[in-house]
Amino acid sequence: MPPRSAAKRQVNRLPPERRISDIMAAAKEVFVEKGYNDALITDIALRAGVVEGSIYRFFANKRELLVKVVEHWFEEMLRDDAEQFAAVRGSWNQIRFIVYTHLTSIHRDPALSRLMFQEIRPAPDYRGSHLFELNRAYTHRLVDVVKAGIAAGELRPEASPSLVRDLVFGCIEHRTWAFLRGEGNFDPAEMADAITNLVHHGLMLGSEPNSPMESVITRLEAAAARLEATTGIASAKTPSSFPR
Amino acid sequence: MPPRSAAKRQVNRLPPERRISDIMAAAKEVFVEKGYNDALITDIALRAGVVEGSIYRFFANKRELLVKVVEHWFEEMLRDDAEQFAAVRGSWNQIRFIVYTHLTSIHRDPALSRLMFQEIRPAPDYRGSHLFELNRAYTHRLVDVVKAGIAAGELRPEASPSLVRDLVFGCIEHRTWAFLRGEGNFDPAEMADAITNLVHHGLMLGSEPNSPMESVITRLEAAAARLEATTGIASAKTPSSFPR
DNA sequence: GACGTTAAAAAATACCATTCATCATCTGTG
DNA sequence: CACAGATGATGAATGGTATTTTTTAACGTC
Repeated sequence: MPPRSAAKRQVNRLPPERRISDIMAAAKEVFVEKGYNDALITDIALRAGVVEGSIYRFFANKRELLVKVVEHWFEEMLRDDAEQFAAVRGSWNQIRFIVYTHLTSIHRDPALSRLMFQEIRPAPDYRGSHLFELNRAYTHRLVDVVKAGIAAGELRPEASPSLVRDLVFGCIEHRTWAFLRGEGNFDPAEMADAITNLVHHGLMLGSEPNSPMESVITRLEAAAARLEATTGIASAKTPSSFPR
Repeated sequence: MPPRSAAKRQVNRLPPERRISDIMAAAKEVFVEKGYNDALITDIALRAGVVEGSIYRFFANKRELLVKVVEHWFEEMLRDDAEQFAAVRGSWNQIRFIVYTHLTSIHRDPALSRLMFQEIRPAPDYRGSHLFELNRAYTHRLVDVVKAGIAAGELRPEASPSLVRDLVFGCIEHRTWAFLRGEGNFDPAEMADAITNLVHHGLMLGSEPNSPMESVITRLEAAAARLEATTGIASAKTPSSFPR
């Protein structure tokens, strides 16, 4: 049976890349505004200038569309971070960098972060997905930092690198949940300092500067220096203070 | 219009408490087996021996039913923990206890934990809910432990108690996600030791025993002792080791 | 410039949470 | 004991929404 209205239906053919990017842009908007469950395919189709059925030409279902959207965002993020990170030296600075950039991403894109945490990661097929690999690479930088720090004698050898990773990323997530729910705000720089210090003090050999122990160490080092000066053995130096 | 089948429909009246607990028990089963989205009201009704509509006499909607189920589980859990915790002494042991019992709950009831983390906590109305208050009380024990530890001179005064809370609970969650997704297993006791040690070393005044720094300290202390022996100034002692 | 092929549109379907009209059972009252 | 609300339970209806299928338009090719 022909359509009721006499008007011929409009068909607008476009190259598939264009269609896909239109749909993904619209989907990103809607997912960000409404969250996964309340996002309607109809709404996405409307904003992308297509009809519902067309979305299913390119994406198997709503969830695959979500995954592609988040993947795209995540890949972009990784590209931006990678080269900057390569320039950072010293375990405190490296940890601080990772924590800070992660917090900044959450602060800039709370809705997408939330989709990643709440919808993507808990899925049973997450392990084995491309996003799992991306995220793995992303968090693994911290594992490498800790390993390098231990090898360099900067960090406690008993500290499990993967546990440190979970400590840091878990802490960040827990502390930003209220923000992700839309309650209040936070300062990434300030929070990054606090987290890095707390974790690093758990990792650093000996005590941290500014602790009551400092004066003791200083006194002991001075004493040792005087003593060792007479035997020719070099004395250990505490790391210098870090930049803010 | 009367029902097609001639058989009169069976009606089974029960006291409301019984109905409610039947429905909640069935709902718990189904939510645990299927997760929130894939749990069907029809299935819950069937197992509870009622019809779909009856569920809506007692619960406004599917989500409220979920909340009630998780609430019930959480309250039970709190009751069991509370008195045991009161007997634990010392910051290391107290943190260890909190970490261990939390890990044990996750290990025993992964599906319910997951519902709490994934479905309940991210909801926009979570703050203000009863579960929010329960969870607040639950995690606040750790804040109190840290505060007390600082007051007693056991823990670093710079450590923010609430940040330590997020560090610990965030770390636990991150580290148990794979398990919650149904991948692999973990040993609560072992993991509790690892987490507690890592966090505690970040909190303790001074350095811990057994670190490579120990020999340095020992050497320095010995050097200082020799040096100070000639001036009459007393040398500082490092704190004694903590229980395992 | 017909014709097969493919993209897009539109309608149809299927699945569920939620609501509703109807009926059964209970309780109290004369 | 009969009867009239009142209340609880039922099963069917509704509505919203992802997904599938059918229909139609545009494109490329010979």
